[in-house]
Amino acid sequence: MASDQTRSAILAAAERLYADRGFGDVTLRDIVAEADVNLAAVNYHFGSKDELIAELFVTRSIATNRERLRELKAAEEQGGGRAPIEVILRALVGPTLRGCLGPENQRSTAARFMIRASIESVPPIRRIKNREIDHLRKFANAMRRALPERSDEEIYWGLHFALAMAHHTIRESERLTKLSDGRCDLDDVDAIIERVVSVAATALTAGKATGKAPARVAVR
Amino acid sequence: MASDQTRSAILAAAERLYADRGFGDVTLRDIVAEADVNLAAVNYHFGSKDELIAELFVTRSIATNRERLRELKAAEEQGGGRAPIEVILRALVGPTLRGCLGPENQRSTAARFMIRASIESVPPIRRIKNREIDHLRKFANAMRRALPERSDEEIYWGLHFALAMAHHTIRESERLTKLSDGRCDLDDVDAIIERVVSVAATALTAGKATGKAPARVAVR
DNA sequence: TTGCAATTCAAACAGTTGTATGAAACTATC
DNA sequence: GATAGTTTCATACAACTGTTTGAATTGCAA
Repeated sequence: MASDQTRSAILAAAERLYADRGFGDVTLRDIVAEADVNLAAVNYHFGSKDELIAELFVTRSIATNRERLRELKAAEEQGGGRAPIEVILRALVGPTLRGCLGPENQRSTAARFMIRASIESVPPIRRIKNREIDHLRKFANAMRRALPERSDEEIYWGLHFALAMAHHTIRESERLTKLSDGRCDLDDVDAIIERVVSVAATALTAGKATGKAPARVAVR
Repeated sequence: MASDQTRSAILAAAERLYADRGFGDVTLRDIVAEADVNLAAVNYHFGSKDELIAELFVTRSIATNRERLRELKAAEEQGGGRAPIEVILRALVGPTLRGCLGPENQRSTAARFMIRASIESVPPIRRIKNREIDHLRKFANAMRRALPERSDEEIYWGLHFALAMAHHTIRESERLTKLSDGRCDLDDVDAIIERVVSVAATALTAGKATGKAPARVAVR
């Protein structure tokens, strides 16, 4: 068998199993059985189990990040170097949400894998996420250009909250469906994106641009 | 040694180790060494490792939930059965945020343990979190009373986003500090609470109360 | 075909894990 | 102080883990 047939058989099998059963209880032996290759092949081709997981996650998140930047760049070029805040936020949360949500029965293996990665967060994945800061900084810069009167602190909180809503929706989509008894439609991804974008944009633009936290409401 | 001295020595040691090193690489042998008790004591007193973790988490989250409900009840009684939305939201996210954030060097073991539980999410903890829906429903009901003109869908999304911002801030506090280069002050818990409450309240009250998602911004 | 490198394979390795056991030590009751 | 019930203890268990090894096989170039 050609070398990279084995390689990609392992990748495919691993992604499928991790997506279905989580990182916690999938062993190398499960993976090689599913891929129908020899046990030693994983270490031969990837070095270690962690590097296999890392490669899976890197591949997927590079794709998402590239799409994010593509949308951001397109928007800024169209606006002559300055895009509306809503469009920036949409470029930030859109690719992730579109990649992970949507009708459950038609979610790709990649989507289910990324949901798992978002929920379980094993060490090799955490290491990679920690290197995402430079990527996020590009969005912070774009947001600064869109809202020059806002303080950096406000910009970062807005970025942070936008990611919070997107990731929490991915992580807890099942619970939200149950809690709302189906009233919140988790299948309409575009509506969810607009909802997140709208709330984040409001948070970033509402109130005076003092750079300070909103005054505390006096009731208690 | 009296029976519950061993029990609580195990609980204390386990919480400390899990808080410091995460669930992934703390074994029963680490715990019993730290607690200076026999290996078999864990299974004798708790039945299994998972039940030990579950007991730790249940204890802490019961405390948080009790505090949440106390604040909610107090607010509703003071308002004659109807509390302002900001106060409800503050009762929802305040106890959690106060329990997990604050100056790093003075965070309790319990706080650090809850942060871990929020990041790593092992099976026994996930099982318990899934049973929290009834608890959250009480807040949904209070929010409905506070905003009777809002649709249920809007209420649930608002509740969901409030939790999203609170939990994501706990999970990613370190990254936000790094990303913002220290501009976002993660030590001022009260300011964070007000920020989350303010954004969530705005999301719940802004715009027409049509019960539909905000209209999509036309730029792209 | 020969030679060499890349790949596959079965098997074993070395270590760790949570749990179970049965005897010993302890504690409280009568 | 004997008895019954708890709790502790050292130890073993059984299973599983990721990784390594060295020989066998394959693929390809000369």
